[in-house]
Amino acid sequence: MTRARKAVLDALRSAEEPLSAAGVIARIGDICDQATVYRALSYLEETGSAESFVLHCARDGTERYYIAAGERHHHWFHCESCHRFIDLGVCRLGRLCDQLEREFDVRVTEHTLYFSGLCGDCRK
Amino acid sequence: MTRARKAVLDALRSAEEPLSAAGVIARIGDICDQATVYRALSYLEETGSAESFVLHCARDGTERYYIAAGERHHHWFHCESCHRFIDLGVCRLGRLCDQLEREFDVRVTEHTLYFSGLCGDCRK
DNA sequence: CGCCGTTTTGCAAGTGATTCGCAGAACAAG
DNA sequence: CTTGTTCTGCGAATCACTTGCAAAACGGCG
Ligand SMILES: [Mn+2]
Ligand SMILES: [Mn+2]
Ligand SMILES: [Zn+2]
Ligand SMILES: [Zn+2]
Repeated sequence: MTRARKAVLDALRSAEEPLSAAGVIARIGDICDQATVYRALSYLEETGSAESFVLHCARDGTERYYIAAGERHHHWFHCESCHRFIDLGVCRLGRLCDQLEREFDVRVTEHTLYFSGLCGDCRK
Repeated sequence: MTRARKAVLDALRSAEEPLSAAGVIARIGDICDQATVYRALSYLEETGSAESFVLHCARDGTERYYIAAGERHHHWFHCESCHRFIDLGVCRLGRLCDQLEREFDVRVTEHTLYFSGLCGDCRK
């Protein structure tokens, strides 16, 4: 694990929420070039240390967000007002995936799921 | 409803699967400029005649896919081999959304969900 | 119909996120 | 050290998408 990759992985691990490439760059500063950050993110995802999903939001446009991979993958809620993410805990779709595989004769290897709306704070 | 918007909506309606802007353009030909297609897609989504989600796939990269809105929204399976979409039927997350709203004190106004893997044909 | 304010469109240029080419730096053996 | 492989910085390029702007189409209404 090179210094750049380590820095990117640390950034993901220490973040409480999914980070975009820009978010990672903001956190690690000038440790390496942005191209290296993108390459590190691809590397981490390919080797299973990170996961990602693409989210479109009004303020930040379309960006890919990365999370350090844990034991079991989580899903997230994105607040359209404060733009924070809330961890919704581990995936609850296991049952549904199995069911869909049988029902539609497909092999589901992954899925993307996230919710958006207003968080408790912003709703007040 | 202008001619361009009608053409785009027709393209979405007649498609059996979600279409990217490029997909729409391929189907309607030279009826209008691509900027108009993008504007029409935004318009249709804003006015509730279409829905979209962003999907990243190895072959086509990151693109936004649009579907003509029906009575109830559906979710889709994307085959990573033939790149076709399979309609998985109406959303089955109603229960889960309610549960998450209570559990995490959030207001869920929308969610993005899709599955990917290998379709029956490609698995053989 | 003819006039005028509002929308929509085409065209071309601009954005923003992400990727690539390439040459030099860092590594890993031998 | 020597040499083959991987990784990195830098700058340019891509790709999906958006925008500015002037012309075209539309929608009353007198
Ligand atoms: Mn956001
Ligand atoms: Mn695909
Ligand atoms: Zn919030
Ligand atoms: Zn297939």
